Amino acid sequence: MSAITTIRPALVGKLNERQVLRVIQLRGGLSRAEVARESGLSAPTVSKAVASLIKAGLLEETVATELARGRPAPKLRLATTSAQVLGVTIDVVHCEVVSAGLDGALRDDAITVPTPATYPELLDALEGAAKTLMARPGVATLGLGVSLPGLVDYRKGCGVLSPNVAITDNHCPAADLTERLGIECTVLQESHALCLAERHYGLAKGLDDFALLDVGAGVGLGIMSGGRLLKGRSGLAGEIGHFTAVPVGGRRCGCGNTGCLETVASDSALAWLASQKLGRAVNVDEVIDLAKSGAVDLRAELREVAGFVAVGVAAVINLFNPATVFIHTPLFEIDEALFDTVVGRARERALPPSFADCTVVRAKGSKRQGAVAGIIQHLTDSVAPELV
Amino acid sequence: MSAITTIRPALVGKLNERQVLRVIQLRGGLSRAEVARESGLSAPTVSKAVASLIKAGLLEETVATELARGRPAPKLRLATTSAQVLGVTIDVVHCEVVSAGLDGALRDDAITVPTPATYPELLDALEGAAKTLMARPGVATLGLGVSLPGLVDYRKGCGVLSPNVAITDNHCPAADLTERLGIECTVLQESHALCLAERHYGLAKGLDDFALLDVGAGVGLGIMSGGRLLKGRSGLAGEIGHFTAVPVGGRRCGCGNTGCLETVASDSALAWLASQKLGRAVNVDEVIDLAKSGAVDLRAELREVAGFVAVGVAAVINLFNPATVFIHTPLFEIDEALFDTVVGRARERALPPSFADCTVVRAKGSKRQGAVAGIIQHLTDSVAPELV
DNA sequence: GGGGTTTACTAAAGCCTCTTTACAAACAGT
DNA sequence: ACTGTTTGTAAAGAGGCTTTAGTAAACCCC
Repeated sequence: MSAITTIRPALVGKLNERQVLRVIQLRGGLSRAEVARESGLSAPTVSKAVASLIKAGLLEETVATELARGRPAPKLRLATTSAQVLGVTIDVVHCEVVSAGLDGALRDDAITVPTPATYPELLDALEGAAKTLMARPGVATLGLGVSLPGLVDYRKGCGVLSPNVAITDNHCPAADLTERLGIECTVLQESHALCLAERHYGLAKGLDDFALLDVGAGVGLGIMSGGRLLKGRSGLAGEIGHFTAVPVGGRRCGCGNTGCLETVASDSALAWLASQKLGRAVNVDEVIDLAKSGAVDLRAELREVAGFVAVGVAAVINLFNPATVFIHTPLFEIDEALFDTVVGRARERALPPSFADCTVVRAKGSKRQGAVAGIIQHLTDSVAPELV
Repeated sequence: MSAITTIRPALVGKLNERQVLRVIQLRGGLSRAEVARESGLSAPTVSKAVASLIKAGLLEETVATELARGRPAPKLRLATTSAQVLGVTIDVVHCEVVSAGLDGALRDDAITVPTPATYPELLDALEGAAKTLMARPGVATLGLGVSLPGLVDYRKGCGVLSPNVAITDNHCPAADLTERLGIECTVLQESHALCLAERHYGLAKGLDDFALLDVGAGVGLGIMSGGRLLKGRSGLAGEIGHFTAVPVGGRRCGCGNTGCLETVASDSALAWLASQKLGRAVNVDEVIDLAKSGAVDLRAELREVAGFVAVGVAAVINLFNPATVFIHTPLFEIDEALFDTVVGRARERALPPSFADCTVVRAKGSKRQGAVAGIIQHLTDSVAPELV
């Protein structure tokens, strides 16, 4: 059963603070009076909540610029000049640390470092980069979000199993960074982060039920359901890549099984098909170049991969009944028409009522945005619990 | 974005009422003082909440029986002698209406009617049966839950698509029964109902993340995630049966596609395999009899079906990271050992960390319990929103 | 430039809820 | 009958929200 929250009159105040924050997140640049109208709260309550949020560093006031009829109202917005958050992405070849305002707007001060070989070195590198970005005078750093590949245990805040970037396995970067930096740190699985990015930056703003399918070297999935990220018991939810898509004679997967969806619907699946065709090993980056340039005719192979991606999309539509499915994949860079192929095939394979409920679009968000969105979400959640 | 709830001091009262209700649902038969200790609320608050809940008919007081040291405390429990709810199940051959206390204990007064051919006749039959059960003097009927097969649109409260029981397609039995009976009525998809039944009656009491896989003529799935039933945008979530499990050469499915999971992992899949073997049509009931009696050796066929059921179980474990997966299927009646086979195969196919997080057990709940659990959940939800 | 109009924000009063403290009620055991 | 124990409720104090009323800061027009 859900955790027992102590319910006191003071809770109402916190809930209203969160409501105010939400309205400003959604519409941005509002005056107190506009927030009151938008949120249904009374003006004094909004004033009080705003005062508390400004004190906490989450909001800031700017001078009125528009000329209106009556008394000019100071505009409120998510803190960007007085506060920031950091986002960390960890990848096979390099890691990145970036800062952003609380509205999520990324600054162009990203620090990129090659991914070290050991975990302590990784921590050192991240600590150094983070401290550089935190050194900005007059700007408070409220938190840091980490996007991790592979499986991530949210209860412990640890990496669990990452076939490609094993460096964080059984380590808890959030706890370790919190200790070193003295700010709130949180981890998020890569695909979950992308999902959150779409909600904060992309077309999913205000959407409560949507899915993000991340087709890269593997297949990742993030689900937003009823306004909450689907996490499961430990945060491992969303692993669609190891569904048995080819029950007999499938290729061996990194997980040890054969015929997993990842082996047929991913960049690496295309690379493997190309390798077969050319009789030599072709890696993921190379196959995309080859296909894009047209140096090798991979249309049949692309079609095959697209068909299996569509199986994944249809499964997501049937299983989660999302309002929108966002697809994030470099494959579409090869051929713009591929997206329509996937959607068409998915339509054939999904249940008609579920498909009719759903739009399929290309994702806009990045992992960096996801890491930032993760910590912003965390800070928002710490203001007050959500009401369902 | 989630609906905007007006947040007032009065909300705190309602939230605490819900808290009190939850504690009594979980432990049952407590005094006010015990509820206060259990919930962390103060005694006066509990008294007030209890008074309101008794007035609403959700709780009732019974005389103290245990002899303790101090002043004897009246025990509180969910109303059963003074109030009831009704549950309706709709099936291919017959429909059932049953009554239960608010604790969910079914009374043995079920009324079974053969499923009529048209929707108006169905409504008439249900209305008649419900009114009979509502006629009990001194007992208030607080609501009625309907368990519907196929796809159910929760936003409209309508059946959408049910291949086997098309009678409710595009009809809204909840709204229609509310009008005829004058009580709160609600619909729930069959597998979702089973999922809720498991939480109210079975081993899932107090569990926030679990899944129920219903392997019958088709494959249904109910997901409880973070204490909420996974519904998706319109309530269509959970359709796992049409995942493409056999990409080439699969059998045709009722949905129009080929190779769906349902065609290989269900009662009807076994029936089809048996038909092939015997060279004559065998239906679902018959194949279970044949297999159980040992009249025909179907061990190889059972093994094949079990293998695909395991693919479904593994997919559920990977996708939802549940603490428990409940499997509801008549197949286990054929051979007790089949359950272990499925679990073993699922272990092979699921990701080890997700599998390690999860227990697989046989489901205990019934559809009737599910329908009742559905309306009880609805009544609980109408007391106050939930805090996350 | 001054009054009127419009809009924004804040202080005060009244109501609701929760908690803590204090008190009355009911029974067992001596 | 009295004491000890436990239960349940009434009263007082604190925090929050809303409505009402009042102050502040601009624009518009003569």
